[in-house]
Amino acid sequence: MLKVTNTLTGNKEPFTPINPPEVKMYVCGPTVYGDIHIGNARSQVNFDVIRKYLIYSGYKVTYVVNITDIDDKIIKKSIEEKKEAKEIAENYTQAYFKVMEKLGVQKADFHPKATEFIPDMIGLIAGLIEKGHAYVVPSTDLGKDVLFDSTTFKTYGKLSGKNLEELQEGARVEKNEAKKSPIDFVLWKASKPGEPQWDSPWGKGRPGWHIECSTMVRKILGDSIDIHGGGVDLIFPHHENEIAQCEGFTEKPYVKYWLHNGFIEISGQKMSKSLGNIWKAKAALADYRPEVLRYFFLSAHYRSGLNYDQDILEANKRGWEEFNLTFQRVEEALNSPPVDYPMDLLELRLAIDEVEAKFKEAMDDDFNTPKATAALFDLARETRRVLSQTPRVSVGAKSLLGEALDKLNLLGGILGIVTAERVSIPKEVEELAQARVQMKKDRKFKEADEIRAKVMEMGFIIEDVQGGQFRILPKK
RNA sequence: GGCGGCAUACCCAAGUGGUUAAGGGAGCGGUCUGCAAAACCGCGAUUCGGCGGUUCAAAUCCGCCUGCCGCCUCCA
Repeated sequence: MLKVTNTLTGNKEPFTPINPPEVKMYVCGPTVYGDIHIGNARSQVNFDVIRKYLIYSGYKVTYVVNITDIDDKIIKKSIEEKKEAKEIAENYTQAYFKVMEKLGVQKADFHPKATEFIPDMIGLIAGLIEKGHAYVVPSTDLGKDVLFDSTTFKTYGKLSGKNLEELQEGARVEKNEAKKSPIDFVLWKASKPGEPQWDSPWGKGRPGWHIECSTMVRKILGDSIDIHGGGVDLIFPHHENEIAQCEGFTEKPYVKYWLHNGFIEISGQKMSKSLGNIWKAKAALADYRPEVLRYFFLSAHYRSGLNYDQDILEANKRGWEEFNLTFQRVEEALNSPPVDYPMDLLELRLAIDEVEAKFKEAMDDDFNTPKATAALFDLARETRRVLSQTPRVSVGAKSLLGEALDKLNLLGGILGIVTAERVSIPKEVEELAQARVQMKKDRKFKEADEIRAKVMEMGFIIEDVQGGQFRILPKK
C-alpha cells in the first residue's frame, strides 16, 4: 500500500486516487527566463521517479508539467537583452528540454505553455469576478488589474498553515495601494506600453502567475486532480493561491495530494543569486554523468534538503560507478562460455527473490529512494560476489545472473540510475591483453607490465582475475 | 514576531515503540596476485544533539534546552 506525505494534511496517508487506476498529476515546471539550476533539476527528477513508480505500480498516470513563458522575469530579461520576450522564452524552453532529456526525465504527457491558454485564463478570471472573489482596479493607461479578494475565500491558508490575520500583520510594505487586503494577489496585470500584452475585458494586459497553473490544470486534467507537486517554496503563496482560485470558482476540492520536494543547498547555504552560488544543471552535466546526478538527487528523501559539496558528489560518483560495474560484470559472464563446475548460488537466489519486495516496500513508504537504492545494492553485491573469482560461471549461475540483471534493470530503471551505455573495448586493446596472458605464463613480467602501462595510456585498465584470465575496464 | 522542518559513525544517509541501528563513500585489516588493482572478503555507532518524562520496552512518543535551516517577498 502506497503512502504519501500530503502537505495539505501534514500527514503520511494511504494513496487512494479519486478515480483509480487513473492518476492525474501536475508538477510546476520552469519559468523560462534562464538556464535551470540543479535545484530545478532535482525537483523534476524527483517527480519523474514518482511518476514512473506510479506507472510501475499499475496506475494510469496522466502527467502534466507546465512551462511559464510569460512573467516579469522574462520581460526583464527581454529588456536587458533587447530581444522579444517570446524569443527569450522559446530559447530557454528548448534549453530546459535538452537538460531534461539528458537527465533521463521522461517527457510529460502535456507540456502546456501559459501563453497558449490566455483565453481560458480570462474566462476563469471573469468567472471569479462574477462569483465575487475578484475585483477590478485601475492600473496603467492600457488597462486595469484584476485582484483576487482573499477574504472571500474562507479556507485561505489551509495549505501553508497560515491564517489571514497573521498574514496581514506580517505583510511587508505593499506597493499596490489599490489592494483591499495586502495579501490579495494579482490575477490579471495591465501592461505598460511595449510589454507583451493580450486583449481582455480589462484592457491590454497579461495573466498573473498563479492563474496559469489553475487554468491549465482544469483545462487539461479537470477540476479535481490527484497529485500536484513542486518545490517547498511554492507552498506559499503559489499553491495556496491556486487553491483559492480553483476552489473559489468550482467549489470542489482542487488537489487531493500536495507533494513538495526540499531544496538543494550548496555547502549548507541556500542557492541564491546574491550569494553567487547558483549551480546550473548544464554545468553539473558537464562534470558528471546524468545517472550520477540522479543517484545523488535520490540519495536523500525527496522532502529533505540535500546538501551539495564537491566531496559529497564525488563520493556519490564512486558509489554509482561501483553499482554500474555490476552490469558490465554480469553481461561479461553471460556472454562467456559456461564452466561445468557447480557454484554456490544460495545467497544470490535469496537476494533475487527479495529485491523487488524490498524495493516496493521502500518506495511505497512515501517514495523512500535511499532505502530503495539500498535494496538494489544488496542484490548488486551478491552478483559481484558470485563473479568475484572468475568472469566465467556455470550454466545455473548464468540463469540466476540473468534474472538478477533483469531485476536491476527494471527497478534501477524506475530510479533512472542504470545506463545502457557500454564502453567498447578497441580490438587492439583486447589483443594486447590476450598476448599478455602468454607473457605471464612465460614469466615475462616486465613485458607484461609494459603492456599494462601501454593499455593504460590508451585509456584502459587490465585487471587480472583467476585462471590467467583478465578483465578490461575503462580508465576513469 | 508567526508557521514549519531538521539534529543518527570521519562524510552522505535510511530507520518513526520491541530480533545483532539499512545502504553508500572514506579508513583499516585480509584474500587473490609475479606485481598491481578503482576487484573480493572482513572490521567499524552498546548507541542515535543535551537533560528530564511516559512505557515491561524509545533513535523512534511527550516536555524543556541547545544548534542549524526553510517559509512568511520572486524562487524548484
